[in-house]
Amino acid sequence: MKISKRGEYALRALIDIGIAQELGRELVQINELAQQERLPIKFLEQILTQLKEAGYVDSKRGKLGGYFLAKPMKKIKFGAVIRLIDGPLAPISCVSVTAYERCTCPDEAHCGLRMLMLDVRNSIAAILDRYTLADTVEVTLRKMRRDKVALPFLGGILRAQLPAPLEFVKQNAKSKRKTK
Amino acid sequence: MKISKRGEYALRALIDIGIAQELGRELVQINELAQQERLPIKFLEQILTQLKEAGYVDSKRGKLGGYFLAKPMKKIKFGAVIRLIDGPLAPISCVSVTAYERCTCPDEAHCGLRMLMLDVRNSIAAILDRYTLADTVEVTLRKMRRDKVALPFLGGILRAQLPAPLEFVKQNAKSKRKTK
DNA sequence: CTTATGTTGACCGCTCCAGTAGACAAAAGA
DNA sequence: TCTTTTGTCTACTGGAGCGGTCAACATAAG
Repeated sequence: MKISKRGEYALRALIDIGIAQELGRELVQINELAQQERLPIKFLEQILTQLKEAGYVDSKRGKLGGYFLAKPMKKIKFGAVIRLIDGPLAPISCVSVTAYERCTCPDEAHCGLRMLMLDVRNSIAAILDRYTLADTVEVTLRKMRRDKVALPFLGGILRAQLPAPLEFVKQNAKSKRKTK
Repeated sequence: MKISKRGEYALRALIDIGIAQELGRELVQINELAQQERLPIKFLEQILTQLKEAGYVDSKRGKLGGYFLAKPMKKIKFGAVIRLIDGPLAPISCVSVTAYERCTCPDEAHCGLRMLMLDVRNSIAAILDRYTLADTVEVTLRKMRRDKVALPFLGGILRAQLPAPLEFVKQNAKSKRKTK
């Protein structure tokens, strides 16, 4: 019942961009995203491209470039994003609403497995199709403030103009190699 | 959020064996299972072996052999079977109860994704860890009887002693080839 | 023109899924 | 005892997809 790393990273990136935006930052660079969540930068890039094609984010190129949300946070539902990246939410495709496919069982109407999995798919969808990026960003920020944790993406636009000490990221990529 | 074919077939097989047992049949042959659900027989065999190792089914060899449940249907929970075959129910492993693993995010306590996925995992587990094979078999049989559908695995032991017209199965295996 | 960013596309190693094949062991019946 | 019918065990495999990496290029700011 897992979602793929690809899907997971997509959601992390969206949430981070959302938080940054909520904190007054209009652009987030891929370096920052990768650093914040400790993700492989090039892989994340592919994912952001996919999110861009689907209209969730947009980007600005060149120096001082970066990514930003292409639609209001209230309109970004997690279910839709996961469907985009990972396919249907349903555990088996004969209970998928958005991508139904017949299965091999002789009689769907009296298939015990189908009844069960339909329940599962509905309760997954009930959550993922209800909550939006706006909800999650709001809750997250509230919790962070309540616990007085340092907020990420501080400093607004100013920080983007700093010399950017990004050695971390490059090191990160290499340090993951194992002694084979 | 899919479960694997392996997991799906395991559940189908268990439900079928359960139905057969409820109808007074104490043994079900793998041929019948494969035929009923139209599954590749040799693949199903591997899965049944795995279910046997885990103590869900047991088997009798030789002529008039077959598979049967090794524990009461009330004690077979779908969640446990899926965990056995497919691993944790949780969409991401940092919200798994049975197989927790730390993720890369800097602060789990304030991770928006984690909060969301914890909800998802709990509502999946609420269903799959609650319902047992007994529940599903009962509901399925009631529906079949209500709609006056022909019951599978009829005839008790008698049928197992018939000459067994199993050409279907062999043909089935070949007919799935596609014109490449 | 330099430098920092995003863009594109090719590539890749590996694992796992889904399934196949074949020889073998046990049990029942002739 | 021999045959037939079942399950058991082991090995293998094609293909897909996951989780990345790399190099070359386009764009924009200073």
